[in-house]
Amino acid sequence: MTLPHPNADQISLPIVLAVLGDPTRLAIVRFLASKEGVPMNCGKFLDLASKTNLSYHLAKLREAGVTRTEAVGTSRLITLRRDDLDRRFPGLLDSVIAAAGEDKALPAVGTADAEIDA
Amino acid sequence: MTLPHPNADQISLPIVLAVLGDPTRLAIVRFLASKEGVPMNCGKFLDLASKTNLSYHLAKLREAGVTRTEAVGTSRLITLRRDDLDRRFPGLLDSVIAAAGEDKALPAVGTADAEIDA
DNA sequence: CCAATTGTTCAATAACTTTTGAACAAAGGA
DNA sequence: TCCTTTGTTCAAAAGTTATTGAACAATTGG
Repeated sequence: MTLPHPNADQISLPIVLAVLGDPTRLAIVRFLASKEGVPMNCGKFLDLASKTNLSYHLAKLREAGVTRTEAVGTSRLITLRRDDLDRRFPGLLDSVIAAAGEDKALPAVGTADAEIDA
Repeated sequence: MTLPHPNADQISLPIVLAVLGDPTRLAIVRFLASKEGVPMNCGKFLDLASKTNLSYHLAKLREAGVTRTEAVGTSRLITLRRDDLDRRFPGLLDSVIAAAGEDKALPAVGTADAEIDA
């Protein structure tokens, strides 16, 4: 049930930056930020990558301390660790998300029309 | 004389993040920021990596648009592209540098005693 | 119980990145 | 001119990360 997460003081700046330096993962974080508070399951990101590959990227985000993943039934509820990140690296997440928002070249979730809402 | 640099609007967020996600390069940027305005030559970073390896990392920083490198004689004068980065990604560089400043685990320039000044 | 849904693991491969040493080049001082 | 300083290039090796498909596991609804 409880997947391994670093605690706040173990979160490493270079690792966070490297993890955010991947366009797929940046798109995931951006989407999580846009729905802040609402936990997402992996399926929400299926237009970004294959199921297997998502599993890989979501594990990277979790292990870096960027996201928190809670297992609920067969689902995983994924949230941004904004509190911890803000405490550890003030302003970083906000500036990354703001910059990502401008970026037309970045992949995005739910770009393919049909926003059926969740 | 003029090495290839991206212009400001070509600077890509994921590439900048990935480039800053390397501890050696983060240490270089941190040092440049600490001496802002004073152009540094490659030799200043020799405690971070070998000459060859520095050449590689400094090229990555330049190609990503993080630094500007000017050839002067046999030296290269390296500066942070703070203006362009701030315009493109407001707050990002500052939060990265501030966070890097806290990080005891990061390599640093001039940690081995003998700050003979330059 | 069975089938569907949701996501993981594993091994393989592909693709990239980092590091190295040897050889080179350009500039400047003696 | 010759030597030193400063940095680059190149090819190779080492290491790391991303992507894939097949097989698996757990939960839930019928």
